Amino acid sequence: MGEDVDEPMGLPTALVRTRFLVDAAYADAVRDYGITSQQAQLMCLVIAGPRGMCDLAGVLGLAKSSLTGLVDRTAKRGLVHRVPDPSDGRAQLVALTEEGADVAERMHASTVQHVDNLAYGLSESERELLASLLSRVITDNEVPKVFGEGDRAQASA
Amino acid sequence: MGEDVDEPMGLPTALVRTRFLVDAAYADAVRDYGITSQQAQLMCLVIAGPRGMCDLAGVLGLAKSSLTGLVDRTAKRGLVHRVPDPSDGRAQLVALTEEGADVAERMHASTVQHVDNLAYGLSESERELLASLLSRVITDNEVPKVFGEGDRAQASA
DNA sequence: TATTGTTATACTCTATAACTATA
DNA sequence: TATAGTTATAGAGTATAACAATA
Repeated sequence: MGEDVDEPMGLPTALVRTRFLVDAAYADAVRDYGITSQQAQLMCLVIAGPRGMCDLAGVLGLAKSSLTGLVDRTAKRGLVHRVPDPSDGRAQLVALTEEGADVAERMHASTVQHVDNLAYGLSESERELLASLLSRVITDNEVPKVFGEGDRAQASA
Repeated sequence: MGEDVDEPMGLPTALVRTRFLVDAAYADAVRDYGITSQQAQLMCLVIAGPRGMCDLAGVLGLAKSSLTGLVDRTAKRGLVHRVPDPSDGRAQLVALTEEGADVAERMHASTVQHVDNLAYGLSESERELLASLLSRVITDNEVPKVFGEGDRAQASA
């Protein structure tokens, strides 16, 4: 029963609760642009350049048909479009539209700010420490670059 | 363009990618039990005892009707059930069934293990450090106890 | 024959609006 | 009147299976 005494939190619990927190901040940041977090994540993955459907489905861990729908809905909003792959007649590449590139950039900035705010209670050195520990975990687990920094969005085709 | 040189990752990027990672591990752990992560999260929130619909909707950030559906589906799987609130004739409390308590316990253990594995590359002291930094962030942002430790699941009626 | 992608279908998750029943 | 919850409806996300077109 109510052992509500806030005993020290184990790492798994801390990670799961952090997920809950970041999830909410991410959804908040992105909702301002009228898109869902799934659509935002899709856009993040094509910021650096067009990518094929199979590739994207693999990275996102989705069934092919799920990605078809996601791309359809994002395309209906004018943010991405399909480009035939010149090197394979069967394949389609997903690329940002000009509007999509613009939205992606602003949305990215907004997300960084929202998520950054979560760590308001940490000192600068603690933030760096936290970032470096998480980076290790991310690298160890080969997380795809579902969210980046530095890249500039580029409209294509 | 391709600045693929893995420059040091900022905290926001690290947090967003960690979310992606934990999300997948959580969904994996939970899928073995034939339930969705939303249903698992609901169950986590009533492990410590029955709670009202409004309360749960607030904590989860869902509309009331969304929670109605979520509880319906979880109840259809036999994992939770509704109990009238003795202190308010309008209110319903959501409680784990006996089977739900059993599943919650095993699922929790499995999730801890899956998520814990993500940090396989960190030493014991690094894990503690990471846990304590994340705990600070969680406490600062008043994350509800969407996932816990220590509590024992208790079926109720 | 294997791969890329779409379509058809079904289920889950979510929200808004309208409603019922208690307080 | 305000609150707790449900129902109706609609859209987004996802998966499986069957299919088309190209490799």
